[in-house]
Amino acid sequence: MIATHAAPVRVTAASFLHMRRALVGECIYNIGEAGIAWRVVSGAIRLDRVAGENRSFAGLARAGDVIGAETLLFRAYSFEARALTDCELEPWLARGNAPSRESLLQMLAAAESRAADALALRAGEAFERVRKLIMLLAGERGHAAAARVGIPALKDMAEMTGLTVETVSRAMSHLRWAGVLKREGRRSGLVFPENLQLQ
Amino acid sequence: MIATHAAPVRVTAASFLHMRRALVGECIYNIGEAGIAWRVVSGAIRLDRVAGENRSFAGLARAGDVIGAETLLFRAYSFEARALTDCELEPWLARGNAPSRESLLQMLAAAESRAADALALRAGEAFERVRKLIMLLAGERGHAAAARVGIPALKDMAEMTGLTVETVSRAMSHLRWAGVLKREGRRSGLVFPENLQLQ
DNA sequence: CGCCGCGTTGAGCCACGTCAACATAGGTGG
DNA sequence: CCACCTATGTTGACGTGGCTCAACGCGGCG
Repeated sequence: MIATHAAPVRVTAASFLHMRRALVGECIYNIGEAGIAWRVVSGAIRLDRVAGENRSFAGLARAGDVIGAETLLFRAYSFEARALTDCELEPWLARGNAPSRESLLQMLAAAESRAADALALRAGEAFERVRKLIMLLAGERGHAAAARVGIPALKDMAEMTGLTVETVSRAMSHLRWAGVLKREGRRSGLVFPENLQLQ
Repeated sequence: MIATHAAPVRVTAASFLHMRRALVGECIYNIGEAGIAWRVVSGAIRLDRVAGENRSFAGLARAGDVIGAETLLFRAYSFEARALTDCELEPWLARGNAPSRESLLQMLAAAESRAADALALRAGEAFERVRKLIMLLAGERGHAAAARVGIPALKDMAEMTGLTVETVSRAMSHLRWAGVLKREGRRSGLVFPENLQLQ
């Protein structure tokens, strides 16, 4: 579980705006809407740019990342956010507080690192791309124990990797066949990163 | 030309660290090096992540963008920067000055927007990708007048778009044939975005 | 129950990767 | 100045990885 702010005495207005949950596929916010910035507590979120009729993948946020920080500047979201897996969010900063320079610099560095990760999802062969995506979602933790991952819809994986649903489906089958991924219900799996010797 | 800081009387230490130029292909900084953040005055720069032996494209900076801001946090660059075209840089912030929250938020928003642009370079068909890259380099200005663009090496364009040099070469020939791009010396061209009806 | 969205699998085809040959531009040394 | 060399760009021929299209299974829902 997630440790809530340990401030039992003083209850500010902000603490009423508590954790928010979103289910797979749910829209968290739309472009142009007013709102606050959120920290992703668990799950994964997809950010999209909307140009006319078509959405285009613009970023992937995972636990620990902050999304929607542009509202501090523009007072409106400039991307659309949708839940790739069930996820939990908490408001970033108590209402009205300004972020420190330090934390802004950290977010900047994190944003650039995430951008590089997202870019990497569109390089290399199909199987590699899907593997990278799953590893990213699994959190790239040490190769020791198996990790539980939420598996997004194939359509989302396809749009993130720049492949088609069919190709992603085949790659996922291959990952399972290779023992890297094990089914656990429809929407989650166990990852065994060590099983990657063969091809 | 670029207006230099209009401070003729007081000459600070920072103003000695003046504009820097880099030629096509030149390395601007390496990962791990100490240094300052730069604002791109003209030209285009490619940021790369280095993992072991292989570089991977991690971002594209154009005139107006700030690169290397992570040095304010880590005291070292976390990406490698190389000039895609001849370019001019000026130090961002006089030495020792801290950036305002406002400007950090702007950089954050800009970084996310650039990330989305870079991602878009790896979506769609080959010709479309190369076209988008050229348009991006040209600065997406109004479709009115022809704009001069610095053309990066095909190898760089290939790595940015996730294509091969041969395919990029063919796409460039096609752009020229379609009248969208006109040669002007080896390393630059004129863009006519309006010539895009056909195909 | 039938419907609908999602995932899976197969068959065929095409855009792009691969390989190879050649053109061109700079750079260097004589 | 030319002779030569290398890096870079161009073009063609060919093979293939992934896209397209189609059929089907499965689960959730009215």
